[in-house]
Amino acid sequence: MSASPDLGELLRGPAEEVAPRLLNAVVRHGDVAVRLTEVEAYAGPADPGSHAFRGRTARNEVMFGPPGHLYCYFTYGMHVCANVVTGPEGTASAVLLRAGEVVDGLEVARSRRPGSSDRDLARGPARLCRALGIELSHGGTDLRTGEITLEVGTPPARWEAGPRVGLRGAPDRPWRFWTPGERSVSAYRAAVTRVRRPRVDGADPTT
DNA sequence: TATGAGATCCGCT
DNA sequence: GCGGATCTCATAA
Repeated sequence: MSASPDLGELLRGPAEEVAPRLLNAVVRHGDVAVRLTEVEAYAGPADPGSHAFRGRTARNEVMFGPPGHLYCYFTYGMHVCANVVTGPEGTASAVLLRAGEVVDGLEVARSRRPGSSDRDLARGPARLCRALGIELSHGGTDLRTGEITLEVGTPPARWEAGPRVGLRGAPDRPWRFWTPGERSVSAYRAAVTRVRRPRVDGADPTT
């Protein structure tokens, strides 16, 4: 089944308005499908929390492209996260897929996270990508015709908003949206200053 | 259950 | 070379 024809219309407008509309939408990749329960909005160069804040680079180029495409990025040395590009071409806004519930392909998703409870399979942006098998190479995928699709659903009647997670810049914007009562929604955690790797100069690391 | 720190690689300056 | 839109494990209460 082709993706909803009104996907383009849904993604029109400011990211903070588009984001809550994506709640209950279903992301599908192969056998696995996830219904979104938590998202975050990121605006363009005017948003200090956005990857596009410092302008266009090879990395965030997808964000400046047409809406309905997938923007993937690699972070913290081991995690992949995915965004849906929104707004017209030339506008670097996107919506981060933070969490969801696996609604199809549960066995495949479980096999990717052995030992994890069903609730945790797609709880968090990196885990969501792992459950769906999304990798860096999927960046730029057209969500209407590509390997990964976005099926528009009926947004919940009510949703809640709060500050975005883990950001150093602009933590005050309440651009995180989630569906109340969903078990797959994680708690807010403020940005923490990470301690740099304690490297002793000239010392033998084996001691 | 809550809190704290380590892991680990890519992109930008 | 440094910082990052995170996750997991270990320890304490």
